[in-house]
Amino acid sequence: MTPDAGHPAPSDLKRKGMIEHVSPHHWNALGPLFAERHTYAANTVISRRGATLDHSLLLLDGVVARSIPRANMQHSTFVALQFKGDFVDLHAFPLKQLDHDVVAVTAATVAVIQHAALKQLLDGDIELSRMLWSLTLVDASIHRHWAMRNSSMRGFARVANFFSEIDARLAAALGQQQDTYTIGITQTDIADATGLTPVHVNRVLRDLREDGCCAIASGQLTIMDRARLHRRGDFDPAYLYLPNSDAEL
Amino acid sequence: MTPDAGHPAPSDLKRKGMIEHVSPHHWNALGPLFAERHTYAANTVISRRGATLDHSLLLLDGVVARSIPRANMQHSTFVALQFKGDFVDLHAFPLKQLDHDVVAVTAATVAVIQHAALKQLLDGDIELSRMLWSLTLVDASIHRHWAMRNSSMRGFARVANFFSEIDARLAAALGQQQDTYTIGITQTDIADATGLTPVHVNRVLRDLREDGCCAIASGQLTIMDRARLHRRGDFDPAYLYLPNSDAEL
DNA sequence: ACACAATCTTATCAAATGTTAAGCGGCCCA
DNA sequence: TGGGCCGCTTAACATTTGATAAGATTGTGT
Repeated sequence: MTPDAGHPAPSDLKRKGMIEHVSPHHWNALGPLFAERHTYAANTVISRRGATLDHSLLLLDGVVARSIPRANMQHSTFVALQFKGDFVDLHAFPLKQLDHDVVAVTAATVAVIQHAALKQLLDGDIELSRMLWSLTLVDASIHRHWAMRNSSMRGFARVANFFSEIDARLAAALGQQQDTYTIGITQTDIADATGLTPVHVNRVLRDLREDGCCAIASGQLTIMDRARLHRRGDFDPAYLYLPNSDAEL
Repeated sequence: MTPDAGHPAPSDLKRKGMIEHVSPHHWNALGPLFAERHTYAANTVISRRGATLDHSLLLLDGVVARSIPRANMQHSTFVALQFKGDFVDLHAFPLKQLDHDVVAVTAATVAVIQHAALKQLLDGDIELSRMLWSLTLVDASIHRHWAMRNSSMRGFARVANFFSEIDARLAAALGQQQDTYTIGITQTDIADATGLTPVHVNRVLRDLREDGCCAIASGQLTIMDRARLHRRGDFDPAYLYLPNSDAEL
């Protein structure tokens, strides 16, 4: 952890990505409460499960994973990935303790909000409270689809669906769809997120590339044929509840 | 659906199970809003994904699944199971539309609360709002562990962990731990919930029985050796945030 | 430029899981 | 009461995925 906290609140807060679910008006009240910034190096732990948290984080840049370590501690599973504009652990506000670790997968910058300040704001603002509640429910929806994906899709479709989600979420976070994203995750990260072994992920990646769907190299994801990718991964973005989308559920 | 709605609110509402997270004081305000009762037969759909909901359900009896149908519609995956005392679709209150179907796995009885009435109550009660928010966050925690379980545990441990969860949750719902639970789910249901095929579930069930962990027959789950079952399933109940438990996370 | 570590890639073999098919038994309903 | 459906069980075989190992490649710090 690089505690470059304390310096005056920078103006790098953009209401972009999932945070757009908070209306401009409410953002005016909420945004200024993010006084601190922190930076984490790749592969560092941001918070451990069971720790009592008095603050939550908004991800400004990088990729952060929610990770559940297995008993033997040899291995852990990613149960969520967060991108720019996502709240990382807003659920710690009502829950206080989390059931998983929070890990910086790449170098990551976050903005910090103290629960005390947030409580004071939310106690007087029912509407904003409900917006933030909804934000955590979208996370839950994504969890459900991760469970579905990793339970009932075989390797090839599984990874195709996974990349489809990343494409859709990053497009929303960046404000526009792209053919190439710089995300900086490794094949091992993909393995942790999809429940496959790194070796098998490598096999599937080759298949996806040869099939003309997408390719990933040195942290760069390239969408070669989006329609094909979606078809192979049986992908329907409705569950993402993306802001500014009126997708039918 | 058996629309036996409209008759005077029965007094069958017990604050037992997960609903205990709502304090007795707040339950006095919330409980009376559940004016209607509905009963559903086994294997019937309670609500379809995408439908707009103006009410939520509290499960009084039976087992209900949240189910995500696959594109081909041949098959669907269970992403959650709800038991007595669980809110089934409280997340529909902020979200209005759900991303999954809600299905009665066994015959099920629910109590209905209208969102309009709930909103009126919650608009004036920040504390209760936060309790209900927390309830939906516990669901999210369980989702994460389903993702972890079905992603990173092999068949045997997976099913052992699954039954461990059911044991723990039903014990909380019934108020005491039991050696036998009548749940009435089929091997196909277990397959839908664990991401295995029915045939493989059958194999694993035989192994669990022969190993002396647990057995399931005609809808009756029998815990033969709880400690052993937990060990085999690498089970730690902290993620369930059970009421009246101070489990360390 | 070099050494070192991490990541990626490929091969081979083993184990877990899926698929298909068949038979059995209970239960509901005509 | 008989037929048919549903759920359970087992078997044989196919496919997917995991495990292990080795080498190639890339990146990084000195």
